[in-house]
Amino acid sequence: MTTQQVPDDEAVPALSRVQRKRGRRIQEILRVAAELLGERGYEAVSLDDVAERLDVTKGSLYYYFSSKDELGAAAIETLGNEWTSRLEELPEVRTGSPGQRLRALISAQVTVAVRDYPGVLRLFLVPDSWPPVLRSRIKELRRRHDRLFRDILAEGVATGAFTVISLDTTLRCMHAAMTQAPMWYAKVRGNQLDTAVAELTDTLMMLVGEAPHRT
Amino acid sequence: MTTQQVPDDEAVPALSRVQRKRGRRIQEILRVAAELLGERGYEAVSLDDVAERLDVTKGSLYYYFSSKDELGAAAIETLGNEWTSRLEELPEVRTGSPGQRLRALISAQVTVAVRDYPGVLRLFLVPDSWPPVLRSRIKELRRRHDRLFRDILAEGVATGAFTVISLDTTLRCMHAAMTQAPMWYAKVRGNQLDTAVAELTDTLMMLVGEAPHRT
Amino acid sequence: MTTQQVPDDEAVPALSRVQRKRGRRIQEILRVAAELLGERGYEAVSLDDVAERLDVTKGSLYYYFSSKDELGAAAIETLGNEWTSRLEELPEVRTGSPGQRLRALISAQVTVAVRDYPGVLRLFLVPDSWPPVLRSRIKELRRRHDRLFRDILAEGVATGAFTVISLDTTLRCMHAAMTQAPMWYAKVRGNQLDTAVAELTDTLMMLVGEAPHRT
Amino acid sequence: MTTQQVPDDEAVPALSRVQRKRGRRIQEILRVAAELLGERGYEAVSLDDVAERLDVTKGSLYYYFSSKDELGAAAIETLGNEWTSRLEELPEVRTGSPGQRLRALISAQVTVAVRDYPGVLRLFLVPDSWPPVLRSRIKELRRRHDRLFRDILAEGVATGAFTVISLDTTLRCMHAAMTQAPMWYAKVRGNQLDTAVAELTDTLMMLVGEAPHRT
DNA sequence: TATGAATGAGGCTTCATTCAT
DNA sequence: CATGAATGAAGCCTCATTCAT
Repeated sequence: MTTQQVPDDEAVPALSRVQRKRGRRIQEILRVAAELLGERGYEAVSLDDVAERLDVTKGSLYYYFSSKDELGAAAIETLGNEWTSRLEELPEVRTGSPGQRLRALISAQVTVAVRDYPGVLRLFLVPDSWPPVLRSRIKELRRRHDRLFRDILAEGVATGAFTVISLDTTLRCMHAAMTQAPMWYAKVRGNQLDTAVAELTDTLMMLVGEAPHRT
Repeated sequence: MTTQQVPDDEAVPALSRVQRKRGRRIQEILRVAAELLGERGYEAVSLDDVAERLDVTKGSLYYYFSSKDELGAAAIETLGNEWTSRLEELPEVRTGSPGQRLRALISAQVTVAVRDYPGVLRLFLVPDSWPPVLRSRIKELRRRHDRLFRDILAEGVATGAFTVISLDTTLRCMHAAMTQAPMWYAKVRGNQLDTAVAELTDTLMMLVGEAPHRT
Repeated sequence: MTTQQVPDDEAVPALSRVQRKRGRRIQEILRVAAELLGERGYEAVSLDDVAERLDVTKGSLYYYFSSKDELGAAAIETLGNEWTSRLEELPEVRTGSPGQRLRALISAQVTVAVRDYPGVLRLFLVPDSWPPVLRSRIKELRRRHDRLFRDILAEGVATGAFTVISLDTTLRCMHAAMTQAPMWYAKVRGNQLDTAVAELTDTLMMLVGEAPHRT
Repeated sequence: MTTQQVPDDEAVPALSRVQRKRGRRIQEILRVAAELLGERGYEAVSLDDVAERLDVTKGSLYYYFSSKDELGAAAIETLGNEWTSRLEELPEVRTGSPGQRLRALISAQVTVAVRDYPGVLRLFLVPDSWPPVLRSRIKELRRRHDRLFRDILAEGVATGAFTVISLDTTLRCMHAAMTQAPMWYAKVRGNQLDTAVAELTDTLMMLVGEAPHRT
């Protein structure tokens, strides 16, 4: 209680207890904000909505974020990073043939999105009206997220495993489908979800020239 | 008084000049509204925005539409119908092998969207927060639009020209890509657009098992 | 058709056909306006409401009246005059003992109001917020209407037929009751209305010291 | 912590200081709102009017009431209850002969209305256009208020002290007069008011057959 | 830290009024 | 005469933001 003998995980200069608490609070706010943003879109979410779901008052949010825009940007950034990291760290994504890795990635992307981040993907379909801060951060995220797929695709094309007309176009089509998918399967769970995701994965693999398995 | 022997085109009892003028005004408003709606989304477009682009005052809009919802619904409906009709009536879409027809349809869809209805496609990505009236009308439209593609796909599958894992999934992926495409090519014109659309078409044809033409 | 040999009813300097038509139109507008005003009150009635019930457009009203206030004032004035005249001309009001005449007046006032001018009496309960023009005209009307009752009351008091504490107070109480009465009996008709009015008359006669008839 | 041995008056769990302050603010708003409502009627009072008289901005009112209707309803209810309670608790109203009690009630009703609730009585003359919520609450209030008078009247009739044609009709006439009275005496104060109220009371007592005292 | 309160700008809607035709 | 169209002020309501406590 009094001390802090165990060093922080990453050898950070020992945040005070207060600071850590603050950090946790911020994470909680961001999670809730991203949730709502994904569900309803930026304009339709008010700070009151966020505050209510957190069971605090609107004013309190300003203690952590200086504006709605900033809260929104932080929420999107955090969520996006967390989510992309999760994909990057998947063991299946790191080993095996490009085909196996791409499959694993698509499958994980959709499953994770449907299960753990309902609606968050919609953030990637950002109307032009969103505040510039938000839009530029989202672009950033998208770039990082994109690289995951791009690298595998490029490798597959190089080794001859994949056939594409245009790498960019293929990537875009894949993303488009994966971004929408969580809405298609919003209410599907369990085995049905697994089946659906498998179907989607197989279908998208056709975009790189892999003939369907089940002939 | 003495003439008018030739019956009206559709045997309509000849709208008065005033009524025709009103109709034209309404179409103009709808066009502008759909434009803005597509650009920014329902929540982010204010009646002032619409009015300003039309160079009238906000109040005037209420002479033609009784609420923002109604204006929005009418805009979406009109545009959607106009646009779907245009696709339906394409000669290339009606003749030839399923493959040729599908190609024609994809190509037309994207070209038309980029050229004539910038942003309108985004209306198909409707956030749940939009008013119910709008959402139900959009669903209707989507159904009609969907049928166009579904019929060709089904025929191709039946004749063995196409190979798919799941017709529904394939359709959804195609739509997802085509809906996003206008944003990708928003600023592309001329030959570059043609090339881009061709690439996209070829890519999407892979979803039905058509190997890329250019080996 | 071409001439106009028959002189007007009251030897007025021969209004043109056009002018007479205009007069009729105005009367019609006033009737409808007073109707609505009585039903809902000044603020709650829009010119659109009036126009719609007349089946013309709002703009047309401005051909006859230069503002809503003026229309309102005219409506009230006309109706009030018409109505007061009707009471003044009742034969029963002109002959007999003060008691008989007062009875006749009360009875007629309520019956006429309920039957022919539903809601118009409410105009006498004018909120202070109504435009000054309206309020002053209404005051005028009320004065004229008041005199009818006051004269009879004064005579009755002078002859000893009536006993009152204060003529003004008694008058006010009578008016208050008669103004409200149409709302009490709004939906009563036929014999029931006659009975109700008789009861009310008897009750109000007690205010001038006339013991109830039915012992 | 150690004290608070004396239980609260009504065993309420002791509102926090903040809550009490909020309560006071609400009462203040309601008082001002009822005042204005009585003066001008529902339609003619804007939230800006209320806010201005309170020296706050319109938006602040929404911190306490979720709509104009709700504010109006609360204002009427609170005022009406307060006022009726005041009458119910008058000692003179509880003892003595029916005649004495009725006199006391009429006198108090008018005096209180003129002195402390200028214009509030007009709320009882509700146009049909007022929102349903308001109308139903007002009806409730009127019922309670009515019972006060009805009970005394009934008793007087039963004991033979009062003579009436119809209890309902007599009640209505009394109410009509008393409802209007505050407007008659709006600017009268002091002795003059007392005299006026005495005159009115005497006059209304004639409705139950009590001959005037001053012969 | 957190809250309750207040603000002011902006959005939707209504409506009296004006005006060209 | 009458209409259709347009305007602008005003009303209700929401919400991001600020601030004293």
